[in-house]
Amino acid sequence: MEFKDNKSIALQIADNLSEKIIEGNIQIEGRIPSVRELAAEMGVNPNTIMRSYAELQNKNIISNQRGIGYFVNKDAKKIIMEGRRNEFFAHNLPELVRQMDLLDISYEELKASIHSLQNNHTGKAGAN
Amino acid sequence: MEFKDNKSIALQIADNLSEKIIEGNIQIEGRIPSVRELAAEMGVNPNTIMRSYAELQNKNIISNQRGIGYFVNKDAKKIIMEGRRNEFFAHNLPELVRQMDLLDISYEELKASIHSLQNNHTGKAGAN
Amino acid sequence: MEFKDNKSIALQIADNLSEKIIEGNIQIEGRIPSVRELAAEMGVNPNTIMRSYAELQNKNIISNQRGIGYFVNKDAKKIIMEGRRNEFFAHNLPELVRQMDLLDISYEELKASIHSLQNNHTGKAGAN
Amino acid sequence: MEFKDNKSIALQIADNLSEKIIEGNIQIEGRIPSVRELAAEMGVNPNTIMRSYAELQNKNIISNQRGIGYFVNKDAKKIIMEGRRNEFFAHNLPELVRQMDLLDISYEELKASIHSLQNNHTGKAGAN
DNA sequence: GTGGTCTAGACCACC
DNA sequence: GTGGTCTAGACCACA
Repeated sequence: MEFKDNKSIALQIADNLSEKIIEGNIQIEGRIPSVRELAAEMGVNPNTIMRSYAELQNKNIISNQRGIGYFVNKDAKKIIMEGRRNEFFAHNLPELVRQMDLLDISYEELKASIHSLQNNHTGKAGAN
Repeated sequence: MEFKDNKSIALQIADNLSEKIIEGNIQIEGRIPSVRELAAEMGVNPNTIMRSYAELQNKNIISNQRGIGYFVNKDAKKIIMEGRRNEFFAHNLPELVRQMDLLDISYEELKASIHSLQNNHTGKAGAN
Repeated sequence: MEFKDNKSIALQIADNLSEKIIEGNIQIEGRIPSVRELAAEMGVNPNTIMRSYAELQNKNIISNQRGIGYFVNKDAKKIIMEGRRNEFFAHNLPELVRQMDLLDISYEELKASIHSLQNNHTGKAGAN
Repeated sequence: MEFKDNKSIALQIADNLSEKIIEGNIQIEGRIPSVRELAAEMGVNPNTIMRSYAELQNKNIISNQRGIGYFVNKDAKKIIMEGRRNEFFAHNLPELVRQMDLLDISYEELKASIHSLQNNHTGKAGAN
């Protein structure tokens, strides 16, 4: 995994885990890797993973069972989805509109670009 | 002007000037405020403005005339627009699509939200 | 290290590092000294080193790993050499030729002077 | 005339005048334009020309006759040529050699480049 | 007056 | 420990 530099590595890893959860790539109520395991796998400092897990715990996405490990909460998916949708409609979308306005990008252009992007995904989003 | 904390003040000021240029609120080939002037006006340190101007200068958006001040380049608008459009189509839009995918947001839903945003916008300025 | 006064200290340090890289005195993909370290060693302010490193970073010669330090990029040598060769053939050499023209210096004279320079050079290190 | 930004405008103008003198484009013992005239022609501040002339006066290249104007000294050409040749052999050339060394540029390459540059001048330097 | 550079020192987030 | 940013203040060259 490569990291951007406009966001902390810890948060990027937390986001990454969140996405795996809503994509179904991590089992609900399943155990996630230990701090050390994941740190080794990602090539980062265990402290960093600690902060990622703390963040997720904070949002009630995962829980810690002492001495055993971290587990995905039952309603993790719902929490993540809601959080992201709020974020999307409250911030991303208005910013998008502002940019379109500023850059003279029409909705036709937007629509076309979106569809062409989605068709590249083929299979995942293509049928919509 | 208020500053966000996820981006340096210097860059926010640079972006702000860029937007004023493409909106036509700063004259092409016109002089922009001196480093000290703008610093005073914005309530920041002159060094910070220096960094803003340095950023714009090495994007070829402004130029310096020694001992006189900074001036907006002739093709500043073109450079800014191109830069932002590239950014938009290369990063913002793909990320948008990825989010739509992830959050199960259809284009129809997107369109509706955009329109409601626009109505609020024009409503605020128009209906009063 | 002594500094000339026709170029900023920050840039002189950046150039100095570049030369060490193409001479092989700094390992490709190796870590370079931390900002504070080099600042202490050179007897300058850390901010000055920051500007040196920033310069090298946006020429893609070095990269930052957050919280760890700066590292020399894999193709740093190539980038530096290309940059300098371009500079050499596009500016230094034409200026040289212009001077030769202006000062009535023939290629033969140039050649002789170069050879005498080289002999002094090797003489110093060799003949003693 | 366009100015570079690594040297003061005053010095660039002084150099420019020096070159015109050794090229024969300004008459030995002739009058050169008044400070105000040249300032207007060059689009710079008269103070700047003042400093150019002061510099040349300092080197005994021109002299001031009070109330009349500035005149080119009899041995101006000799002074300029000597100064420049010293500069050339003491600084430019060693730096050139250092660059060639660093950039792995051979003398054959240098020679070829010089000749191709000189042939582009055709007429002025071509017959040498 | 203009910008350019540097210092000193602070505070922050991050690893 | 690492870099990143900002402030405050100084000094300089230049127009």
